[in-house]
Amino acid sequence: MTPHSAPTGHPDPALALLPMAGTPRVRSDAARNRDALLCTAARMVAEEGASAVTMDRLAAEACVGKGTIFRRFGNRAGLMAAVLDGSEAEFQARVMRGEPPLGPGAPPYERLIAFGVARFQESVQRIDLLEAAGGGRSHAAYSFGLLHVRHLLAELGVEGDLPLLAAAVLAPLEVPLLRAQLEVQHLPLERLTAAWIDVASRVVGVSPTR
Amino acid sequence: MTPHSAPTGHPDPALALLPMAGTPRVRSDAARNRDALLCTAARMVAEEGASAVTMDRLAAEACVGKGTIFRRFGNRAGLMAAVLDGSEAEFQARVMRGEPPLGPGAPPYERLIAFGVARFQESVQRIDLLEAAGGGRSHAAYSFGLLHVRHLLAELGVEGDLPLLAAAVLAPLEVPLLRAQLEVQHLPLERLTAAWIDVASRVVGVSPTR
DNA sequence: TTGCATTCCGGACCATAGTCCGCATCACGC
DNA sequence: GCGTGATGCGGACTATGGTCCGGAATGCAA
Repeated sequence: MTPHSAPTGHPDPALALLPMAGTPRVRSDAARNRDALLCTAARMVAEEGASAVTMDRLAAEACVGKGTIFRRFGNRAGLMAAVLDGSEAEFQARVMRGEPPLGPGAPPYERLIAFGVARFQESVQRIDLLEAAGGGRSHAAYSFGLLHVRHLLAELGVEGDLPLLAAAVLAPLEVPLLRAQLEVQHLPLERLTAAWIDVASRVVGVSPTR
Repeated sequence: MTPHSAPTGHPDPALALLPMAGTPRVRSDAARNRDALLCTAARMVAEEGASAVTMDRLAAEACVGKGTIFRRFGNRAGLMAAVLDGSEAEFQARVMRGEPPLGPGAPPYERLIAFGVARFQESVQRIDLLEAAGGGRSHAAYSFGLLHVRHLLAELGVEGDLPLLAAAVLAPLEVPLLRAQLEVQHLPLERLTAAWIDVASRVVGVSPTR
């Protein structure tokens, strides 16, 4: 059982970097159960798909009570988002410290396009898990993408309401729309990607490359 | 009990305009039950909100069996989408035959902006019902908006993959994103609208008006 | 009107998400 | 070690979406 990398126990992971005065430590059984749940859930998703992970089965296979799952993750969507955060960390590392053009070093426009393309691919790959997570990522994962795009837009000299422009640029990558276009309309991913590059180029005000 | 305006009985409303040869007429009890369900559901939504409409309660109040609801509408989301289609018809009438700038007569750019603004307002107004409908509208309602925007983009001389450009322009209006921005980030609707106008203007290649 | 084939109805039944509280387990101070 | 208060555990329980099939209502033809 490989321990999971997500922070343990605190309501807001961003505040969990240091144990704060007055905040008692996370109990060891809580941490152990959390890791067991995430590992078991990830394995079940990999083996049988997200829809096969019922809360009862997960509780049984992880040898914990059902209430423990809901205490830790709130609901099924929260659990799936936490499972997603495992691979999300690796994605973020590729963006922050990886090779250009996704990582630092490339010009901002190339990084923006690379980010969109990578997000498309990653979303398609995990689309069933993303849907089980309620059609979205964890708040942390979504905010990361938003901040990154906003930063790139600023570097590109885009004027306007950058937080909302970034959200609008990312909106066509959202899972419900993606699923409808891929599975109902049967559009090829390349076409979706090309159209997104077109839109992103129009928003930043350059003519699309490639 | 006012009869509901949605078409009755056929799987695909678009094909229900004429009774086709070989397709038997809709049975009168089926039509009656369908109307009763839609009226009762609309009333319950208006009085108590969408979340108060459970399938058991709806069946009891409409004096039909639960199975009947699922036969007609497939699932809860389908039912809510059908309820939404009642007001959606009025919205479509405003777009197709109403006053400019939403209706015909205004230049295409003004019509596009008016459409987005109207969709924002209408979505905010019915956001709980839209969420109960699974975060989206019926296929018919969504396709209508898509076709309208695509038509306006064509009139504006926009080049590119118009169906997907239209989808991208409409993506920031989708309910999950809208809800996150309004209720989690507490952004004012005016700011969302202004940012959308900015994005739409960039896509069509004009400087934003007002 | 009556008989017949078709379609639809209805509510018992199932699966699963989410709640609750008595009780076990833990961390800490002595 | 050991007592003690706090914290978390766990599984029985509830609520609700969705399924299924025996039987009734319907429409058509004679």
